Amino acid sequence: MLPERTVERLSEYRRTLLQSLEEGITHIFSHELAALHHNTAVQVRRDIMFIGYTSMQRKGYDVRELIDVIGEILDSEKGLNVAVVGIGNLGRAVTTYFVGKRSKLNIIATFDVDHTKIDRVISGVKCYSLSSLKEIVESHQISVAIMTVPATSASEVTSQIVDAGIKGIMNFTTVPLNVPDDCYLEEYDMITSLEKVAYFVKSGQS
Amino acid sequence: MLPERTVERLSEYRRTLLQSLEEGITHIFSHELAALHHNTAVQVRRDIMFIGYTSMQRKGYDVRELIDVIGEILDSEKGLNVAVVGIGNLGRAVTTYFVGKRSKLNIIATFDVDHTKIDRVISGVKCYSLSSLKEIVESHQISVAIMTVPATSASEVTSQIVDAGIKGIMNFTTVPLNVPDDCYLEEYDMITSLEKVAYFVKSGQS
DNA sequence: GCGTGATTGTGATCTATTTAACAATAATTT
DNA sequence: AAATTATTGTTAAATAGATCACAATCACGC
Repeated sequence: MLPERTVERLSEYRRTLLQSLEEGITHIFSHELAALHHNTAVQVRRDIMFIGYTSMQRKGYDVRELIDVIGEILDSEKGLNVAVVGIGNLGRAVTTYFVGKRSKLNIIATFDVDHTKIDRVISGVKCYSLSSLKEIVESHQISVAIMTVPATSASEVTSQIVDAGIKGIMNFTTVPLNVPDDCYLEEYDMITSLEKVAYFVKSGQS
Repeated sequence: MLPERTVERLSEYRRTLLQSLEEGITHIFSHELAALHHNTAVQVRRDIMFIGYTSMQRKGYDVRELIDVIGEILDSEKGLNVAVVGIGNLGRAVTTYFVGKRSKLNIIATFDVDHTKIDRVISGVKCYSLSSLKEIVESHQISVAIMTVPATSASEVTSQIVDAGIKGIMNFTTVPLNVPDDCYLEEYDMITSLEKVAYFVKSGQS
C-alpha cells in the first residue's frame, strides 16, 4: 500500500510523461520531472522508489517504461467501471469531462431520480433511474461512484450506493458521507478548497 | 498560520454547524461534531484549540459562537472577489455551483477567449474577454481565480492571471501551473482524485 | 581504459499531522 | 454539598510525509 500523497503524484507524473512522450522525449531526469511539478528531485526519486522501478543508467528514466510501471500500480487490469450519480449541471459537466479521458476509467452509467432525465444520453452515457441502481451496478460491475447529487439527498443516496456494492466514492457534495470501512471515500469539496485558497490569500502565504 | 488540514476541516465544520443551527441545536460536543465528520473528538478539539476558541463549560461548544469564530479565521472582512476563467461546460457548471453559496466568496466575473461567449451572463455573472482581464481584475479587486480552461492553454493563461495580480488559484486543469511564491495554488485535479479512488479500491483499503 | 562529473537509490533526519494520555473542572447525581 | 461522571484543553508520544546527505556507479571526455 503506497502513501496517499505518492499515489496522487504518480497520477500527475504519468500525465506529464505521456505528454513528454508525445513530444518525442524518451528519457527524463528526476530533476526535470520535479521541475515540471514544482517539487524536488528527491521527492520524485522517492516516489519512484516506492513503486520499485529503477533506471540503472545515468541517462534518466525511460519515459515509456516508467509510464507502464505507473500503470501497473494505478490501473486495474480490465479497467474500472464508474457511475455518475446525480445529473444536474455539475453531474453533466463531470460526465462530459471524464468520458474518453482515461482508458482505464470507464464511465458506464449515470443515475438520477428525475423522470425527464432518465434514458437521456450524455456524452454517450445513458442515464438510469436510481431505483435500478443495484441492478445496473451488478450487471455492469460498477465499483466506483461519483456523487453529484444535491446536499439534501446525499445521505440517503449514499446508503443505496453502498448497498448496491460500490467500493469507492468520489464525493462532490458538501455533506460528509457515512460509508463502511471497506468503501474508500474521497472528499472532493469545492467550497472547502475555495475557502482554503481564500484563507491563505488572506493570510498572505503561498 | 494554521495547518492546511485544519483549515480544510474548519470549513467543513462550519457547514455542519450551520446545518445544526437550522435544526435548532445550540450546543454541540466535540464527539458529536467528530461523528458527523468521521474523525475523532480529539481532532476536533485540537482544531478548535488552534483557533483559540474555548467553551469553558461542559455543555459542549456554543454553535453560534463557534460559527462566528471560524468565520473570523476563514473569511475576509469584506469578502473575497473571485473570477472563473474558462467558460466551457465545466466553467459554467462551477460558476452556477458557487453563485450565492457562500456570502463571503463573490463570483464577480468570468472570462473566455471565445467571442460568442463574451458578454453572455451565466447565473448573473458576466463573461468578459480574456484580453480585458487585467483591467477587470484591478477595477473589481478580484484576488482569486478558478481555472477551468483547456489544458492546452492553461500555462499561457496562468501567466496572464498572475500578471493581472491574482493572489490565489484553484486549478481544475490537469496541468501543473507555474506561479510565483506569493500566489497560493490549490490543485484540484479530478483525474488524479478519481485515479486515487481507483487505486485504493483496487488495493482494497479504505 | 581512466578520471571526472552527474545522477541515482536510500539511510538518517527533520517536519507536519494525528493520536494517546491525563489533569482540570463543570454538570449531574446522590 | 460531596461524590461521580463527562467533557475539555493540552502535553507527550506516535505516525506519516518530506528533505538532507552521501555512497555507489554509469556516461562521457580525455
